[in-house]
Parts: sequence; structure tokens; C-alpha cells
Amino acid sequence: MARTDVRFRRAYNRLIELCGALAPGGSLPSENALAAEFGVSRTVVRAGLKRLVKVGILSWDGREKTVLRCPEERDRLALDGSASGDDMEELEARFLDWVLRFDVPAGTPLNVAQLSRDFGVAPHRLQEFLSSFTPFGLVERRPHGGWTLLGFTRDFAVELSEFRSVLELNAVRHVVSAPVDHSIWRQLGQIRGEHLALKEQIDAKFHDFSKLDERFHTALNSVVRNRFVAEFQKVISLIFHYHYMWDKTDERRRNAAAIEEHLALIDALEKRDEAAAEEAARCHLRTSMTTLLSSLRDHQLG
Amino acid sequence: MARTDVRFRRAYNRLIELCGALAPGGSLPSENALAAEFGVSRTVVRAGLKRLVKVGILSWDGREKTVLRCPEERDRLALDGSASGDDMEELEARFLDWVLRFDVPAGTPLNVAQLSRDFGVAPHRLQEFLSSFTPFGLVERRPHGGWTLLGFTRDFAVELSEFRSVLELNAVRHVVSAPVDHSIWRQLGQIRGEHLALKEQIDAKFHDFSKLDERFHTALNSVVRNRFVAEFQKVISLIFHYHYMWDKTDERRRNAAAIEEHLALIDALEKRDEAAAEEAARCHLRTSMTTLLSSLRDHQLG
DNA sequence: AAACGGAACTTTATGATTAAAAACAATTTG
DNA sequence: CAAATTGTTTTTAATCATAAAGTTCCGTTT
Repeated sequence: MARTDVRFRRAYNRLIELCGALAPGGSLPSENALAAEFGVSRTVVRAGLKRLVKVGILSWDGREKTVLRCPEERDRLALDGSASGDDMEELEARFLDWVLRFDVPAGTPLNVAQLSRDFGVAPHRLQEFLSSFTPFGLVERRPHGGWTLLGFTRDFAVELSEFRSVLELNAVRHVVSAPVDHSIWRQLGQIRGEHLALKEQIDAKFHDFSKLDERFHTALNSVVRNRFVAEFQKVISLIFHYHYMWDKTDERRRNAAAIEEHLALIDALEKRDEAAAEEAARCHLRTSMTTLLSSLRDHQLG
Repeated sequence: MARTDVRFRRAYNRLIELCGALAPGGSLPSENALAAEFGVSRTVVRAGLKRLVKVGILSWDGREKTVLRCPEERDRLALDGSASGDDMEELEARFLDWVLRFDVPAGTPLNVAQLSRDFGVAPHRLQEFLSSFTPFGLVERRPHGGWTLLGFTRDFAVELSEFRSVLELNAVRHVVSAPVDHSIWRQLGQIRGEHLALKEQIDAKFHDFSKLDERFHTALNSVVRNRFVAEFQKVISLIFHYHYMWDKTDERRRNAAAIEEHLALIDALEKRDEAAAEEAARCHLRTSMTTLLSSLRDHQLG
């Protein structure tokens, strides 16, 4: 019925901390200073101070703000766990989890009211969230209201992989022609080292590959300084990341193979051999797509 | 305080028309048939029928729907002219117009309430609209609510052009290896003809080039069947299209040059000469970017 | 089997409500 | 007395509730 007071609560808790840091008898800085430090308006700060007075932590008269006692843990205001973080990200994670696991078949009509109940989010929040996904083709607005989940279909996976290939091959070409003092070379050196280390202990640590993979591809793409590339890179790594998390079949072998492919690509890049690098990249991307597709098939059959 | 009844009004007016077309005594088709024809749900049809009965145009009992009298013009319901079309597209156009003309400097904080007043749209609609633009990097959500217009800066133009090049060169490679019976070859033949025709009358009709240009690039990109490519293609052509509309400096010469570049590219494609096609495409894309940048500079200076 | 009647549920635009920001005025302090 | 700080009022905007419009589903009728 009105906006939430999380800002107030956060600010108040920071005030509590500040009072705790000061010995009783200490003085708080000016309202303006506090407001600036917390990144809120003076109104919020004043509301917080008022409350501190009310619970007897502070004596406040004009610009005299004296700490009376040390605040205790129970003086803090609870930020209800649900609204704790910026819950948009958590929502995104849960939604993707729901969609990408294929628990929902493609073409399912989504109903905002239902979902908003399931996810515990206000309907309009979900609406906005869905429309932010529209450009990636995961959902679609229906002519007469409502949404359809287009879903993570085979076609989607293929097209995503193809698009990824286009971007990544472009990145590879950029890397090959990067100057010797570009930071990418240092990064690649380090990443190569980590690949070799992981390869040594592949049986024990093959789970660590997913993160390394993401770092490797992010590094490559970072050479192409382009906001559109970066934007898509985010989506792509999100989706591939999710699949790595579930598809455990044959994981050790797959990761071992991918390490070799990465190393081959790094070698070719460091030799500035464009043809070889492109070939290595193509090879790796092909493998990646195959893996993605097979995990998709397994999941759909299961 | 509820959704508007424009749907009902439209449907009702169509019912009126239908009654007018029938002589008094005639019968209307079934509710389902009407609903299907109007593209609305049966509920709306029934509400409309109910009203027809109320004003004495129709007698309605079960499936007997008999026209009693000819409806007159004043029986029609008025649709406020403003909400006539699906205004989402118009909103998009107006927003882009506002942004791309640089009437607003980059980094301007956008406030939804203000904009929704300016554009005459409900706030939540605008919110949704803005979030649909987020992936294209024109606007950005600020951490504590609100939006920032990142704006159509020089960097944006450069990165957009680069991204366009990546996609378009990829498309060119696809076209070169398209089978002879692919529809692209017929399209290219036709487009070549139109280029030649336009070239003949360049002095009189150089304005027509913009549309032809868009068709040409759309045709090329359509060979790459990929939803992500298609999505970006839409944005790209939107933005380039807008700039074509304003930047009238030297338009005739620019368009004449672009026609030559297009023809060169088409020739190379039809010869299946990948190297030549790529070179021609690169050349054209370079020109395109230069044009975009110079129009941007002119605009910012002026 | 096709069409109707009605109820249950969704979507969606607006309003109410309140948090937060901003603007303004008064006061203190160095 | 100028700058900074505080006190007060006004404005803005985020959120939920609400109510109307519209859709869908299911049983009934023809």
C-alpha cells in the first residue's frame, strides 16, 4: 500500500553500528554528513535519529547528538529476509532455474498471477521481469494479454550456440591482433597455468572447470570492447553455466577434453597463428554445442 | 481505475456494422463465430450483444439473435482518438526520436513519472518499455530505483557499427555458401534491378534509397536464421533508419556511392567470391559508420 | 457436436498511501 | 556575517490494493 521502508531500516542499522563504534558520550556527525555517507536523504537520517532517541540510545537536541548507551544486537531492525538483497537477481536465478531445467515444456502459457504467487513477487514485478527477457526470446507476449514461455528448446540452444560462435570467433581474431603489451596475454598465461594445474588433478577437481571455463571465455571476449558483445556474453555464460551445473553425465571426461581444447586455442593465440586459433576455437565451440544439445536431449527424455 | 474498454467498444461497433449490413429480421451468427471474427473473447461479444438488446437493435433469446432495426450512426460508441492504435510502437518511435536526436544529453537521469506524463503513457507501461531497452544499452537501471539515459553517444555509435559489422560479415559468409536454389538469389536479383533503376534516376529519387538499403540488409541477414541476429538487426536498422531520416547533408552523393557499394557486394556474392564479397561488405560498412559518426558530430555541434 | 450460460480466474489501469527526496526557512556557530 | 546545520513543509515517486474488463473453463442446452 506504500513503498517499503528498507532504506530506512538499512540506514538505521548503519546508525546503530556507528553508535556502537563510538563510546557512550561520543557525538554523531551532522545530519548532512550522515545522509551523504549512507547515500540517503536527510529525511531518512532524521527518522533514524528520532528512533534512536525513542529507544534510548541517543540524546538529541539540536546539533548535540550524544550516544547514551551501547546498542545491542536486538536493537537492529530486521530486513525481512525475502527483501534482503536486490531480489531481482534472485528472481532471475529462480526463474532460469525453473525454465532451463525444462520442468516446463516449450509453449506453456505463463500466467503472471500464478507465477507471482509461486515466486512470492508482486505481479507487476514479474511482468517487468518477463518483458526484460523478451529480447532474448525466452518468452513472448501473447496478442490478447498474457505470456507464452517459448522455452529452452533445441532450436534455441542451436541458435544461441551459433550466435556465440560468431561472437567468439570475432573475439579470437581480435586477440590474435592484440598488441604484445595487451593485458590479455598476461591473463592467458595465467589461465593456461591454471588449466595445466587442473589437468594434473583432474580426477579430484574436475568440478572446478566450470568456473575456469567462464573466466577463459570472458577474458577472450573482454578484448572486444563492445557493450553489445558484453551484454550477450552475460546471457550466454548464464545459460551455459546453468547447464554445467546440472549435466553431470560424463563430466570428468568432458572437462578433460575441454581443457585440451582450451590449451590448444591458447597455444595458437600465443603463436599469433590466426588460422590455427580459428580452427581450435571452432572445434571447441562445436564440442560445446554438442554437449549442450546432448544434455538437453537427456533431460527431455528423462 | 480499471482496464479500458476499448476492446468492447471496437467489438460493439463492429457488431453495429454487422447489424447494419443485415436487413431487420436477419440473424447474427453464433457467439463463437463472432468472437473469432473480431479476435476477442466470447465475453466481449456477449457484452456487446447485451447492449444491442438494451438499445433495441437486437432481440436475443438463446441462439436466436434477430436484428430489430437498422442501427444509426449515433448508436456507435466513441473511441477516444488518442488510444486508437496499439501505441507501443508509436511510443517506441517517439522515444527513439527523443533520444536519437540528442535532445537529451547522455547520463540524464530519467524519471518515469515525468516521462509518462510527457509521452502520455501509464507509468508502468513506460517502465516496461524502458526495461525492454536495457539490453541495447540505451538506458540503465540505477541501483536505488530510477533510470539513467546512457544516450546515443559516439562510443555507442562506434560499438553499434562494429557489432553490426560482425553480424553482417557473418551473414555475407552464409550467403556465399547458400545453395543455388535458396530464395536469397532471387531476392538479390530483384534488389539489384531496383538499385540499377534507382541509379538511373538518382537525382529525382535519391530519397527512396533508405528503404531499399533496409531491404537489402534485411535480405542478407535473413539468410542467417537466428533469433538473436534478427533481434539485433531490428534495432540496428531502426537506429540507422532514424539517422537516414535526419542527416540530409550530401544525401544524394552518399546514396549514389552506397548504391555502387551494394552493387559491388551483390556482384561478388553472385560470383560466390567470398574474399571479394567480404571486402565489399567491409568497405560498405566502413562507409556506413563514417556517415553515422559524421551525422552525429554535425548534430552535436549544431 | 456445436452453441450457450455462467462462474472463476487473470490481466490491467488507476488510486490511495506512505517513504523518501527536495526545497525552503530559521538558527546556530566560527 | 557567511557558512553550515537544523527544523519544517512540500513534492515526488514506489508500492500495494482495488475494481473493472476480459479470458477461460466447465457444465448445460439445443
